[in-house]
Amino acid sequence: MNIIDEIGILAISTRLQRLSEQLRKDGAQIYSYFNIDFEPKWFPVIYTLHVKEMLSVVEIANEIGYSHPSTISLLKELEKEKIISSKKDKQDERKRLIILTAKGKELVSKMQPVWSIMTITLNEITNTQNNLLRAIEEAEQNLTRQGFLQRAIDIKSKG
Amino acid sequence: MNIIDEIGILAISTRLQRLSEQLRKDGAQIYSYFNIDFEPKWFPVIYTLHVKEMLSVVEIANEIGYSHPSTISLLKELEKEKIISSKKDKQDERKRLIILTAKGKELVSKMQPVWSIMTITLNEITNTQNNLLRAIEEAEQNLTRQGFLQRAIDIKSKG
DNA sequence: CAAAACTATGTAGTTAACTACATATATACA
DNA sequence: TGTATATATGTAGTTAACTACATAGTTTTG
Repeated sequence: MNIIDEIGILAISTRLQRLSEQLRKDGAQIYSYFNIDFEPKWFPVIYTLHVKEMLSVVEIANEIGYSHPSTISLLKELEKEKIISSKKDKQDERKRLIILTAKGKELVSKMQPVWSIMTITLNEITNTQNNLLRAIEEAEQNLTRQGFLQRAIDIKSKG
Repeated sequence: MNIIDEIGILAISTRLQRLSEQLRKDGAQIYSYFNIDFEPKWFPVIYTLHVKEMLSVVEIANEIGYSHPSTISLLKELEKEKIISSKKDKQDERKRLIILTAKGKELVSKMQPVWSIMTITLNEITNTQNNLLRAIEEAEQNLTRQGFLQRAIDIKSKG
Protein backbone atom coordinates (compact mmCIF):
# COMPACT_ATOMS: atom_id res chain seq x y z
CA MET A 1 0.00 0.00 0.00
CA ASN A 2 1.40 3.39 -0.99
CA ILE A 3 0.93 6.79 0.63
CA ILE A 4 -1.89 7.91 -1.63
CA ASP A 5 -3.92 4.91 -0.51
CA GLU A 6 -3.06 5.71 3.11
CA ILE A 7 -3.84 9.45 3.19
CA GLY A 8 -7.41 8.74 2.36
CA ILE A 9 -9.83 11.54 1.78
CA LEU A 10 -7.32 14.31 0.97
CA ALA A 11 -6.10 12.34 -2.03
CA ILE A 12 -9.58 11.43 -3.20
CA SER A 13 -9.30 13.40 -6.44
CA THR A 14 -6.17 11.42 -7.37
CA ARG A 15 -7.87 8.17 -6.41
CA LEU A 16 -10.93 8.91 -8.55
CA GLN A 17 -8.74 9.78 -11.48
CA ARG A 18 -6.64 6.64 -11.15
CA LEU A 19 -9.66 4.35 -10.99
CA SER A 20 -11.27 6.11 -13.94
CA GLU A 21 -8.13 5.70 -16.01
CA GLN A 22 -7.84 2.01 -15.12
CA LEU A 23 -11.44 1.27 -16.10
CA ARG A 24 -11.02 3.20 -19.35
CA LYS A 25 -7.92 1.19 -20.28
CA ASP A 26 -9.54 -2.10 -19.34
CA GLY A 27 -12.59 -1.10 -21.36
CA ALA A 28 -10.39 -0.57 -24.42
CA GLN A 29 -8.94 -4.08 -23.94
CA ILE A 30 -12.43 -5.57 -23.78
CA TYR A 31 -13.52 -3.95 -27.06
CA SER A 32 -10.32 -5.19 -28.62
CA TYR A 33 -10.81 -8.72 -27.22
CA PHE A 34 -14.28 -8.83 -28.80
CA ASN A 35 -12.82 -7.58 -32.11
CA ILE A 36 -14.64 -4.28 -31.98
CA ASP A 37 -12.84 -1.24 -33.33
CA PHE A 38 -14.02 1.26 -30.74
CA GLU A 39 -12.47 3.60 -28.21
CA PRO A 40 -14.05 4.00 -24.77
CA LYS A 41 -13.91 7.80 -25.03
CA TRP A 42 -16.39 7.61 -27.92
CA PHE A 43 -18.98 5.88 -25.77
CA PRO A 44 -20.81 8.92 -24.36
CA VAL A 45 -21.33 10.46 -27.81
CA ILE A 46 -22.36 7.22 -29.51
CA TYR A 47 -24.68 6.14 -26.74
CA THR A 48 -26.32 9.57 -26.71
CA LEU A 49 -26.87 9.49 -30.48
CA HIS A 50 -28.15 5.91 -30.24
CA VAL A 51 -30.84 7.09 -27.81
CA LYS A 52 -31.59 10.60 -29.08
CA GLU A 53 -31.12 10.01 -32.84
CA MET A 54 -30.28 13.58 -33.94
CA LEU A 55 -28.65 16.37 -31.96
CA SER A 56 -26.57 19.51 -32.51
CA VAL A 57 -22.97 19.80 -31.32
CA VAL A 58 -23.81 21.76 -28.19
CA GLU A 59 -26.75 19.52 -27.36
CA ILE A 60 -24.39 16.53 -27.42
CA ALA A 61 -21.83 18.42 -25.34
CA ASN A 62 -24.50 19.14 -22.73
CA GLU A 63 -25.77 15.57 -22.74
CA ILE A 64 -22.31 14.12 -22.12
CA GLY A 65 -21.14 16.93 -19.84
CA TYR A 66 -18.08 17.86 -21.90
CA SER A 67 -17.04 21.25 -23.20
CA HIS A 68 -18.10 21.89 -26.78
CA PRO A 69 -14.52 21.98 -28.15
CA SER A 70 -13.87 18.52 -26.66
CA THR A 71 -17.10 17.34 -28.23
CA ILE A 72 -16.13 18.79 -31.61
CA SER A 73 -12.85 16.91 -31.53
CA LEU A 74 -14.62 13.63 -30.71
CA LEU A 75 -17.10 14.29 -33.52
CA LYS A 76 -14.24 14.92 -35.96
CA GLU A 77 -12.75 11.51 -35.16
CA LEU A 78 -16.10 9.81 -35.44
CA GLU A 79 -16.83 11.52 -38.75
CA LYS A 80 -13.44 10.37 -40.07
CA GLU A 81 -14.36 6.83 -38.99
CA LYS A 82 -17.69 7.29 -40.82
CA ILE A 83 -19.55 6.35 -37.65
CA ILE A 84 -21.50 9.63 -37.64
CA SER A 85 -22.48 12.18 -40.26
CA SER A 86 -23.73 15.73 -40.02
CA LYS A 87 -25.73 18.31 -41.91
CA LYS A 88 -26.72 21.95 -41.50
CA ASP A 89 -29.97 22.65 -39.73
CA LYS A 90 -32.26 24.33 -42.27
CA GLN A 91 -34.23 26.12 -39.55
CA ASP A 92 -31.12 27.49 -37.82
CA GLU A 93 -28.09 27.84 -40.05
CA ARG A 94 -25.72 28.05 -37.08
CA LYS A 95 -26.45 24.49 -36.07
CA ARG A 96 -24.90 21.28 -37.32
CA LEU A 97 -27.09 18.23 -36.76
CA ILE A 98 -25.35 14.94 -36.02
CA ILE A 99 -26.68 11.41 -36.63
CA LEU A 100 -25.27 7.88 -36.63
CA THR A 101 -24.47 6.52 -40.11
CA ALA A 102 -25.51 3.01 -41.19
CA LYS A 103 -22.02 1.92 -40.18
CA GLY A 104 -22.50 3.62 -36.82
CA LYS A 105 -25.80 1.85 -36.20
CA GLU A 106 -24.26 -1.48 -37.18
CA LEU A 107 -21.42 -0.83 -34.76
CA VAL A 108 -23.93 -0.11 -31.99
CA SER A 109 -25.74 -3.42 -32.54
CA LYS A 110 -22.41 -5.24 -32.57
CA MET A 111 -21.50 -3.53 -29.29
CA GLN A 112 -24.76 -4.10 -27.47
CA PRO A 113 -23.92 -7.64 -26.27
CA VAL A 114 -20.52 -6.36 -25.14
CA TRP A 115 -22.19 -3.50 -23.28
CA SER A 116 -24.39 -6.07 -21.50
CA ILE A 117 -21.34 -8.03 -20.44
CA MET A 118 -19.60 -4.84 -19.32
CA THR A 119 -22.65 -3.83 -17.32
CA ILE A 120 -22.71 -7.16 -15.48
CA THR A 121 -18.96 -7.02 -14.93
CA LEU A 122 -18.93 -3.42 -13.72
CA ASN A 123 -21.74 -4.23 -11.32
CA GLU A 124 -19.73 -7.14 -9.96
CA ILE A 125 -16.83 -4.77 -9.40
CA THR A 126 -18.67 -1.74 -8.02
CA ASN A 127 -21.78 -3.06 -6.33
CA THR A 128 -20.06 -3.65 -3.02
CA GLN A 129 -21.05 -2.66 0.50
CA ASN A 130 -20.62 0.96 -0.60
CA ASN A 131 -21.94 1.14 -4.16
CA LEU A 132 -19.58 3.29 -6.23
CA LEU A 133 -22.15 4.72 -8.62
CA ARG A 134 -24.52 5.61 -5.75
CA ALA A 135 -21.56 7.12 -3.85
CA ILE A 136 -20.72 9.33 -6.84
CA GLU A 137 -24.32 10.43 -7.19
CA GLU A 138 -24.58 11.23 -3.50
CA ALA A 139 -21.33 13.23 -3.48
CA GLU A 140 -22.41 15.16 -6.58
CA GLN A 141 -25.73 15.92 -4.95
CA ASN A 142 -23.97 17.26 -1.86
CA LEU A 143 -21.74 19.43 -4.03
CA THR A 144 -24.80 20.81 -5.79
CA ARG A 145 -26.37 21.75 -2.46
CA GLN A 146 -23.20 23.55 -1.38
CA GLY A 147 -19.78 23.65 -3.06
CA PHE A 148 -16.46 22.51 -1.63
CA LEU A 149 -15.12 26.09 -1.23
CA GLN A 150 -18.23 27.45 0.50
CA ARG A 151 -18.25 24.49 2.89
CA ALA A 152 -14.58 25.11 3.69
CA ILE A 153 -15.27 28.81 4.37
CA ASP A 154 -18.16 27.89 6.67
CA ILE A 155 -16.07 25.41 8.62
CA LYS A 156 -13.28 27.96 9.03
CA SER A 157 -15.63 30.63 10.40
CA LYS A 158 -17.32 28.12 12.75
CA GLY A 159 -14.13 26.32 13.85
CA MET B 1 -32.26 -3.25 -15.66
CA ASN B 2 -33.34 -0.19 -17.65
CA ILE B 3 -31.40 1.96 -20.07
CA ILE B 4 -30.64 4.70 -17.57
CA ASP B 5 -29.12 2.30 -15.08
CA GLU B 6 -27.19 0.72 -17.90
CA ILE B 7 -25.66 3.95 -19.10
CA GLY B 8 -25.09 4.79 -15.45
CA ILE B 9 -22.59 2.07 -14.83
CA LEU B 10 -21.25 2.00 -18.41
CA ALA B 11 -20.32 5.65 -18.12
CA ILE B 12 -18.73 5.24 -14.71
CA SER B 13 -15.22 6.03 -15.94
CA THR B 14 -16.45 9.38 -17.30
CA ARG B 15 -18.30 10.07 -14.05
CA LEU B 16 -15.25 9.33 -11.92
CA GLN B 17 -13.12 11.58 -14.06
CA ARG B 18 -15.59 14.45 -13.96
CA LEU B 19 -15.92 14.33 -10.17
CA SER B 20 -12.16 14.14 -9.77
CA GLU B 21 -11.70 17.18 -11.98
CA GLN B 22 -14.33 19.16 -10.07
CA LEU B 23 -12.77 18.41 -6.69
CA ARG B 24 -9.33 19.30 -8.03
CA LYS B 25 -10.57 22.69 -9.31
CA ASP B 26 -12.42 23.43 -6.09
CA GLY B 27 -9.31 22.45 -4.16
CA ALA B 28 -7.31 25.03 -6.13
CA GLN B 29 -9.90 27.69 -5.20
CA ILE B 30 -9.61 26.78 -1.53
CA TYR B 31 -5.81 27.16 -1.49
CA SER B 32 -6.21 30.47 -3.26
CA TYR B 33 -8.91 31.63 -0.80
CA PHE B 34 -6.55 30.88 2.09
CA ASN B 35 -3.75 32.79 0.29
CA ILE B 36 -1.63 29.73 -0.21
CA ASP B 37 0.33 29.52 -3.43
CA PHE B 38 -0.13 25.83 -4.08
CA GLU B 39 -1.52 23.63 -6.83
CA PRO B 40 -3.54 20.54 -5.92
CA LYS B 41 -1.53 18.38 -8.31
CA TRP B 42 1.53 18.99 -6.10
CA PHE B 43 -0.18 17.49 -3.07
CA PRO B 44 0.80 13.84 -3.51
CA VAL B 45 4.51 14.65 -3.90
CA ILE B 46 4.61 17.17 -1.04
CA TYR B 47 2.64 15.02 1.34
CA THR B 48 4.86 12.05 0.56
CA LEU B 49 8.02 14.06 1.22
CA HIS B 50 6.49 15.51 4.37
CA VAL B 51 6.03 11.98 5.73
CA LYS B 52 9.02 10.16 4.28
CA GLU B 53 11.60 13.01 4.39
CA MET B 54 13.95 11.80 1.63
CA LEU B 55 13.18 9.67 -1.43
CA SER B 56 14.46 9.04 -4.94
CA VAL B 57 12.45 9.96 -8.04
CA VAL B 58 11.17 6.45 -8.64
CA GLU B 59 10.37 5.92 -4.97
CA ILE B 60 8.16 9.02 -5.08
CA ALA B 61 6.56 7.86 -8.33
CA ASN B 62 5.68 4.52 -6.71
CA GLU B 63 4.32 6.15 -3.57
CA ILE B 64 2.02 8.47 -5.49
CA GLY B 65 1.15 5.90 -8.16
CA TYR B 66 2.26 8.05 -11.10
CA SER B 67 4.63 7.21 -13.93
CA HIS B 68 8.18 8.39 -13.34
CA PRO B 69 8.13 10.93 -16.20
CA SER B 70 5.03 12.57 -14.70
CA THR B 71 6.79 12.64 -11.37
CA ILE B 72 9.90 14.20 -12.91
CA SER B 73 7.82 16.99 -14.40
CA LEU B 74 6.14 17.70 -11.04
CA LEU B 75 9.57 17.69 -9.36
CA LYS B 76 10.86 20.17 -11.94
CA GLU B 77 8.06 22.61 -11.12
CA LEU B 78 8.58 22.17 -7.39
CA GLU B 79 12.31 22.68 -7.72
CA LYS B 80 11.68 25.87 -9.71
CA GLU B 81 9.38 27.02 -6.89
CA LYS B 82 12.20 26.17 -4.42
CA ILE B 83 9.81 23.92 -2.48
CA ILE B 84 12.06 20.90 -2.90
CA SER B 85 15.74 20.33 -3.56
CA SER B 86 17.72 17.32 -4.69
CA LYS B 87 21.18 15.80 -4.57
CA LYS B 88 22.93 12.75 -6.00
CA ASP B 89 22.95 9.61 -3.86
CA LYS B 90 26.59 8.91 -2.95
CA GLN B 91 25.89 5.17 -2.56
CA ASP B 92 24.12 4.83 -5.91
CA GLU B 93 25.08 7.44 -8.45
CA ARG B 94 22.01 6.74 -10.59
CA LYS B 95 19.71 8.08 -7.91
CA ARG B 96 18.63 11.62 -7.18
CA LEU B 97 17.43 12.13 -3.62
CA ILE B 98 14.63 14.64 -3.06
CA ILE B 99 13.84 16.57 0.13
CA LEU B 100 11.64 19.49 1.14
CA THR B 101 13.50 22.82 1.44
CA ALA B 102 12.98 25.14 4.42
CA LYS B 103 10.47 26.99 2.24
CA GLY B 104 8.76 23.67 1.49
CA LYS B 105 8.49 22.76 5.17
CA GLU B 106 7.13 26.22 5.97
CA LEU B 107 4.55 25.79 3.24
CA VAL B 108 3.51 22.45 4.72
CA SER B 109 2.91 23.95 8.16
CA LYS B 110 0.94 26.79 6.58
CA MET B 111 -1.16 24.21 4.72
CA GLN B 112 -1.83 21.86 7.60
CA PRO B 113 -4.82 23.79 9.02
CA VAL B 114 -6.23 24.01 5.49
CA TRP B 115 -5.78 20.27 5.06
CA SER B 116 -7.74 19.78 8.27
CA ILE B 117 -10.58 21.91 6.97
CA MET B 118 -10.47 20.10 3.63
CA THR B 119 -10.60 16.75 5.41
CA ILE B 120 -13.71 17.76 7.35
CA THR B 121 -15.31 19.23 4.24
CA LEU B 122 -14.55 16.24 2.04
CA ASN B 123 -15.96 13.94 4.67
CA GLU B 124 -19.15 16.00 4.73
CA ILE B 125 -19.39 15.63 0.96
CA THR B 126 -18.45 11.97 0.58
CA ASN B 127 -19.49 10.27 3.80
CA THR B 128 -23.01 9.56 2.60
CA GLN B 129 -25.04 6.37 2.65
CA ASN B 130 -22.51 4.91 0.22
CA ASN B 131 -19.13 6.23 1.34
CA LEU B 132 -17.16 7.27 -1.74
CA LEU B 133 -13.70 6.46 -0.39
CA ARG B 134 -14.83 3.03 0.85
CA ALA B 135 -16.54 2.43 -2.49
CA ILE B 136 -13.30 3.19 -4.35
CA GLU B 137 -11.32 0.90 -2.04
CA GLU B 138 -13.81 -1.91 -2.47
CA ALA B 139 -13.85 -1.59 -6.27
CA GLU B 140 -10.04 -1.52 -6.38
CA GLN B 141 -9.92 -4.61 -4.21
CA ASN B 142 -12.30 -6.42 -6.55
CA LEU B 143 -10.17 -5.41 -9.53
CA THR B 144 -7.09 -6.75 -7.78
CA ARG B 145 -8.78 -10.10 -7.20
CA GLN B 146 -9.75 -10.33 -10.88
CA GLY B 147 -9.45 -7.71 -13.63
CA PHE B 148 -12.25 -6.18 -15.71
CA LEU B 149 -11.22 -8.03 -18.91
CA GLN B 150 -10.92 -11.45 -17.26
CA ARG B 151 -14.30 -11.00 -15.61
CA ALA B 152 -15.82 -10.07 -18.98
CA ILE B 153 -14.29 -13.17 -20.61
CA ASP B 154 -15.66 -15.38 -17.83
CA ILE B 155 -19.15 -13.94 -18.15
CA LYS B 156 -19.10 -14.42 -21.91
CA SER B 157 -18.10 -18.10 -21.63
CA LYS B 158 -20.69 -18.72 -18.88
CA GLY B 159 -23.52 -16.70 -20.47
C1' DC C 1 35.70 -10.60 -14.63
C1' DA C 2 33.43 -9.23 -18.78
C1' DA C 3 28.99 -9.39 -20.86
C1' DA C 4 24.17 -9.34 -20.05
C1' DA C 5 20.39 -7.92 -17.58
C1' DC C 6 18.37 -4.75 -14.63
C1' DT C 7 17.41 -0.22 -12.47
C1' DA C 8 17.18 4.94 -12.21
C1' DT C 9 16.65 8.91 -14.52
C1' DG C 10 15.71 11.75 -18.32
C1' DT C 11 13.71 13.28 -23.04
C1' DA C 12 10.40 13.37 -26.85
C1' DG C 13 6.18 12.99 -28.42
C1' DT C 14 1.13 11.69 -27.68
C1' DT C 15 -3.45 12.16 -25.72
C1' DA C 16 -7.75 13.91 -24.14
C1' DA C 17 -9.47 17.02 -21.67
C1' DC C 18 -9.69 22.17 -20.90
C1' DT C 19 -10.08 27.76 -21.49
C1' DA C 20 -9.96 31.78 -24.30
C1' DC C 21 -10.86 33.79 -28.34
C1' DA C 22 -13.09 34.34 -33.14
C1' DT C 23 -16.89 34.26 -36.29
C1' DA C 24 -21.52 33.53 -38.10
C1' DT C 25 -26.29 33.47 -37.35
C1' DA C 26 -30.46 34.41 -34.67
C1' DT C 27 -33.16 37.04 -31.36
C1' DA C 28 -34.53 41.01 -28.61
C1' DC C 29 -35.38 45.65 -27.93
C1' DA C 30 -34.87 50.99 -28.35
C1' DT D 1 -35.57 48.47 -38.34
C1' DG D 2 -31.09 48.37 -37.15
C1' DT D 3 -28.07 47.68 -33.33
C1' DA D 4 -26.95 45.08 -29.20
C1' DT D 5 -27.01 40.70 -27.14
C1' DA D 6 -27.12 35.84 -27.17
C1' DT D 7 -26.19 31.39 -29.17
C1' DA D 8 -23.73 27.81 -32.09
C1' DT D 9 -19.73 26.39 -33.91
C1' DG D 10 -14.95 26.44 -34.69
C1' DT D 11 -9.73 27.30 -33.84
C1' DA D 12 -5.55 27.89 -31.11
C1' DG D 13 -3.08 27.02 -27.41
C1' DT D 14 -2.61 24.90 -22.61
C1' DT D 15 -2.38 21.20 -19.27
C1' DA D 16 -1.35 17.03 -16.92
C1' DA D 17 -1.21 12.74 -17.49
C1' DC D 18 0.75 8.93 -20.42
C1' DT D 19 4.09 5.52 -23.43
C1' DA D 20 8.27 4.66 -25.85
C1' DC D 21 12.82 5.31 -26.18
C1' DA D 22 17.70 6.68 -24.61
C1' DT D 23 21.50 6.65 -21.43
C1' DA D 24 24.16 5.91 -17.29
C1' DG D 25 25.16 3.25 -13.42
C1' DT D 26 24.57 -1.29 -10.75
C1' DT D 27 24.07 -6.15 -10.19
C1' DT D 28 24.10 -10.81 -11.76
C1' DT D 29 25.96 -14.59 -14.01
C1' DG D 30 28.46 -17.75 -17.46
